[in-house]
Amino acid sequence: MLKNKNSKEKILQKALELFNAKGFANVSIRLIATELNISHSNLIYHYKTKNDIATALHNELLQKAIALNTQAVTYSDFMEGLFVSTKQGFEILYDYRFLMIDLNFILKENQALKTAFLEVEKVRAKMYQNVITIAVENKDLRKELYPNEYDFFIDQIKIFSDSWIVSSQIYHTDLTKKEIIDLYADLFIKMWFPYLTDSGKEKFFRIIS
Amino acid sequence: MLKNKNSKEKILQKALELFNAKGFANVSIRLIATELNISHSNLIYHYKTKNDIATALHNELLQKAIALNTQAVTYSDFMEGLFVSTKQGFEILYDYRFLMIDLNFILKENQALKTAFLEVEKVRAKMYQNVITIAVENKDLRKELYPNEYDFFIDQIKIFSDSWIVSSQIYHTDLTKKEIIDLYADLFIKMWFPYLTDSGKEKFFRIIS
DNA sequence: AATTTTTTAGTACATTTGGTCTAAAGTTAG
DNA sequence: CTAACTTTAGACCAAATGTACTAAAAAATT
Repeated sequence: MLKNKNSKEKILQKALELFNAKGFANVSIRLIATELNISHSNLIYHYKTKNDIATALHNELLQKAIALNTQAVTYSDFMEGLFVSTKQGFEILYDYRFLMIDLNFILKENQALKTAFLEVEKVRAKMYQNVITIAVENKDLRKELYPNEYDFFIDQIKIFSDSWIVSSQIYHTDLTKKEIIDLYADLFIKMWFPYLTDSGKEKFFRIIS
Repeated sequence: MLKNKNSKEKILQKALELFNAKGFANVSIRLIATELNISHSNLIYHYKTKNDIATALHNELLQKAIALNTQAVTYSDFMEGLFVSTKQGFEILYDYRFLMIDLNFILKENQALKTAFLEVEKVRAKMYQNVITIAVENKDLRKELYPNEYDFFIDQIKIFSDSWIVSSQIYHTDLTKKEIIDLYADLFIKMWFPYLTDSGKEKFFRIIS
């Protein structure tokens, strides 16, 4: 029924749709196949297991995230750059939200994906460290008030980044994608506020309004 | 094999143990029964479904949390009180960690529990609002620098409270319960630091050391 | 055009799971 | 002691799922 070369892509697309809608655990290989009007054995021919599909989708996400980070756009000011890139990042992540929602479940039975995920986390931490170092140099962020203060802050924002989607699933089932991203990107940005210098705070208020 | 009146308690205890260890989705009624050396039909006699067990365990957690909050101990200073009660709360929650780890999965098919959960969240938000209001009055926390700043902060710490356990499952599988709680209670407390007044910060440093 | 490779569907099987039903065993109350 | 009840085990069923195997259909290569 698929008949062309992008069978694999179509499978990934449909799987992503179903995973996001019903939760990873509630979607079987057979269901994905049925929804695509193909036999389940045909699907298995392309992807041996559901975990292989999850891994492939995680790769897709990774590629998009890398593409986003490589397009090194420079913004006039720190807060604006942070705000824009946060939103863009959140949007990409939201499209693959099942990965975050069912993260524990998925990683538990997919060691390869877990390794990849932890690797990405390290890169993310380094990225934040860079951003912060530069912002402190530019006097947008204040200096640390106790040793490693910003390392703890990075841990906090990483936890936020990992879990805002889960939170939205519980508390804001009624909102649209745009509303959710606006809401949580806003909340994320506001985590930075108390660390801003006075001039940084001025810029902050200009963006918010 | 159980033969006494606390069959229900024993079931809850074993179920909790298995849910925490293997994840809610990976534990069947039959497995719990097998581990207890009883027949699965016997278990079903006590709890019709796995969701009933989850609901009962959530009730247990709730009772313990209420008991903790009712023991209105007053601490000499704000930060110390926050720190102690955070740790106590985290400990209780950790014992029932499957509820947080598999929250989405569980709430998806258990509307009653979802309602209860959302109700608890409201209470929690009010509790934090109280704590903050008093701390601002006592000049431990600074005043808001923009409208509703502390409401956003409450949203942030609620997200943290809901997800630190999940985070620990991914990033710190090797740590003990005590280590995990120390780590995340510390991180939680440090979220408050930037909002402290100068005198509040002094108290903070005294506790940390 | 023939053959080789890739893709697809169908079938069948074992396992797991939730669930029902029945009867036996144990407990309690009159 | 007996009757009523509570608790328990076992047998059975149906649905879902992953998996393997086979053969046909389609596509690509020669």
